[in-house]
Amino acid sequence: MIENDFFRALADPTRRAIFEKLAAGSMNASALREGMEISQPAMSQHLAVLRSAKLVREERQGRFVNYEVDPDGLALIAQWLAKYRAYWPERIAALKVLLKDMDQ
Amino acid sequence: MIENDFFRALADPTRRAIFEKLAAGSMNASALREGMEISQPAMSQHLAVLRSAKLVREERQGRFVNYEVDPDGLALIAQWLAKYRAYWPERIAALKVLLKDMDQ
DNA sequence: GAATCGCATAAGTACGTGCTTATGTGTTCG
DNA sequence: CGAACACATAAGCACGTACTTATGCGATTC
Repeated sequence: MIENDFFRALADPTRRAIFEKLAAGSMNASALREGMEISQPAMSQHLAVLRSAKLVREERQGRFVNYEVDPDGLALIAQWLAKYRAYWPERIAALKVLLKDMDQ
Repeated sequence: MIENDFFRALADPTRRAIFEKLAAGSMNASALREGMEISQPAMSQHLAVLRSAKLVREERQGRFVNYEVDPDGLALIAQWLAKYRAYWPERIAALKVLLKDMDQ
């Protein structure tokens, strides 16, 4: 039941904010905290949850740990969503355009 | 913050099971309970959560209430996912195929 | 219209989760 | 090597959440 991981991970607004910040550019845990009013342990715990959900991956760089979006998690969500394509409304223009891009 | 609703709704495995069952065919609350070992109030509460997340919609039919998948919620998830298309891996073959279908 | 059925809501409870403070681990630098 | 730094982990606590039992409410049936 891997779906449990990413849905649970994204159910928390703070974690979504962290993920969104990483999507704008990879950075280390300290940089992530800037402007977020979150303690260091809390950030570390959130990153651990996002990591186990494969939404984020880490890379040690000296004494810093750089974090970046892990495509694996997004792929899993996409696959989950794909199961219900029969119910996708016509107006999901965003996905249509995206897929066209990917086919090129 | 509407994203909160559907991510939180899908974070529970029981609710995902209910949603999945409805995706296979719309039915009323009693029919949903069959083979699920879940009390009637619990089912009702789960359906209320799915409803407020726009993942499911109801339709009164006599003294039954028929439930079906609401495309609105799926569209919201798709829109959320689309924001991170820059990170979609090449191997999301499933979505590629799906979008081709939709473009026809 | 009274009983029954399908479902929703109320209230209480056990457990999960996100936070805190405190401490540990690995890395760099003087 | 020892101090400082970046981060992870531990333990405890307040709160949210998913369940339970009990009851309410609309619709059907006799």
